[in-house]
Amino acid sequence: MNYQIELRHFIYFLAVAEELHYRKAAERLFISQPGVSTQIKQMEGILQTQLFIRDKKKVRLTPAGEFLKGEVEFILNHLEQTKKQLKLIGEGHLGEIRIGFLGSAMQNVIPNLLLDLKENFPFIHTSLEELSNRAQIPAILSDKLDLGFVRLSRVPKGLKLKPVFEDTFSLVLPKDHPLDMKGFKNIGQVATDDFILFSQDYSPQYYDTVLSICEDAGFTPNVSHKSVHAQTVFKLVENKLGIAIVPTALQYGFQMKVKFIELEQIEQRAVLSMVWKEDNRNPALKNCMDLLLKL
Amino acid sequence: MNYQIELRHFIYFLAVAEELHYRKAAERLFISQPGVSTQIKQMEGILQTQLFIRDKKKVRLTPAGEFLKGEVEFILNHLEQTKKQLKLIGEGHLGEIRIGFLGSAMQNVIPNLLLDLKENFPFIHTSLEELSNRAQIPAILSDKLDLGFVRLSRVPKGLKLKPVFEDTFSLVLPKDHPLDMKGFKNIGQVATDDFILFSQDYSPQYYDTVLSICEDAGFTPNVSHKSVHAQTVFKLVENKLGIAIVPTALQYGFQMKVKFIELEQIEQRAVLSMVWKEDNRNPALKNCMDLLLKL
DNA sequence: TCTATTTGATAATTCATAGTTATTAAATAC
DNA sequence: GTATTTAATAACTATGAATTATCAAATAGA
Repeated sequence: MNYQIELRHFIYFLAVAEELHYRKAAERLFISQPGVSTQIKQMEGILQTQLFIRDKKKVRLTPAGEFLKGEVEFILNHLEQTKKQLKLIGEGHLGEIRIGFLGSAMQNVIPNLLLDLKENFPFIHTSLEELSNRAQIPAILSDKLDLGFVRLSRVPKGLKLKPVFEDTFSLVLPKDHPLDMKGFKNIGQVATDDFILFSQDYSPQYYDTVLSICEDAGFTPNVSHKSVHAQTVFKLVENKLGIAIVPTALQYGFQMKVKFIELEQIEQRAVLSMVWKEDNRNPALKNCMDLLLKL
Repeated sequence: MNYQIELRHFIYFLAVAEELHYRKAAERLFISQPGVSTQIKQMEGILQTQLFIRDKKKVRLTPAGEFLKGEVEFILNHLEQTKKQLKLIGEGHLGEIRIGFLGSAMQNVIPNLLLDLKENFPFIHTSLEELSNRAQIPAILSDKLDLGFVRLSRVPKGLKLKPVFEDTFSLVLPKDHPLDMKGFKNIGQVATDDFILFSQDYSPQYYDTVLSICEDAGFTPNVSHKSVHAQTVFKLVENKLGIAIVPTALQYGFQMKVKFIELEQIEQRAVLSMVWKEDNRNPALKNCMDLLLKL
């Protein structure tokens, strides 16, 4: 009668909170549905708080449940990281940092960073995950990532942002486009072309910057396609579905039948920044940040 | 054979880590000693890491165990706070903030703060705990406190510090001390008296400041007693065991047979500051800080 | 309107395992 | 050398998590 909350409850709760469906949650947890029902009910009893509203055929979170979901995610992520760290410490290694990054950082920044880290902290493991700007922020806040590489100019309270790489933009044209490096004077020459851009959602910063480049040249671009993958953008240009403006670094690493014209004289820059949580408890990150902030 | 870590393990682990004694830990947990032994052993199996070194008659933590202890404290405190918040949200209240403070803040700052809070956020509960400077910092870092009131000029990374009250110092003398308000010219007049100070450990900032006041007057005080309670300091002065220099605000609220001479002309000030963790996840604190930072 | 299907809750049962008692071996203390 | 204290081990018990079987309520489709 006098039960205690256990991690089991949290794991079940999270499954139900995400699925909003007891049977599906049960399947995901590899237990039977009544097991989930009784445990959630017990949990509500222990916490003396209703977490779900079930009106037969529909399950949804109460405000308290909503709050708990965030906290449980945080706790479980933190715990997962603690377990990893612990094992590494036990084995005499030091730690792990989990890095999120935009695809466009893979050309130069990330590889250099990893080499530097390896050299200075040979016992710190790194794990990499490619994620959009938007996905990295909550992952860092909830301790799923330690460090992110984004193109953003503002981040929520509690996070720190530091620019690490400034790149010019380049115009991307099909191989047989009439305009070439010699003939190029200013961006106004392609005012009537269709544009292919990275989607706003993936990187609002990038999107706004490209628009401002065109505005400065006195026209509003006609955006025909949007994509989240550089590969796709280049492929679309190759197939003459439009032209693009992308960070110059992206031209390396893709085998594409397109030509690049670097827009050196344009003042806008593609800024890649590091983001991390100021009070991240990962001791490995602390060491790394000391190094990274010096570079 | 394929167990999972549960909160139970953490609670047992913490008991053993603190007692460094299986039987005592078992007593504290109200279970039998073999129960603790098996669970800790199981835990080490799950985490694949040795947490304790027991060489018959002595138990101590491994480095990994040391690390885990800190994390477990953090997680359990965070959890405790989450449970409270959750219940309050469920009941329609908003939250609770836990405040630590130095005794000397109780005279004016804390009461005013509480009144302001009550007025602006009637549904935020507050809990108060009197703690030394030194004890408040780790309590805030490990989510045991949300807000602290300290006399410090520096705090560890991740914490924020904001001065909220500056007070002059006052000389505290026995009622029948030859020096009085009229005859007082400068602190050099008591250079040969014995001094009673708050202990360095309790407030290094205060200690250094008092020494600098004396230094400025050209002498080094002869410190005969140190104490952590204002009550004690005053009692010692009353009994002519020495004189003291304390923040002026302390003269209110104690019924003591001592006299105060305010050192208005001295430039040093007793600075009371708020401390909090920048990325504290307590939603109630966020509201309060918005208010407090405006005052 | 009637049936079939799906939902989460409940009841009875089973089974895993946390915690118990009893005991041991090793390390101190006297 | 004996007595006491330590944590670990073994055998057992009993709590409670999870299972199967079932139900009532809600929806969907005819």
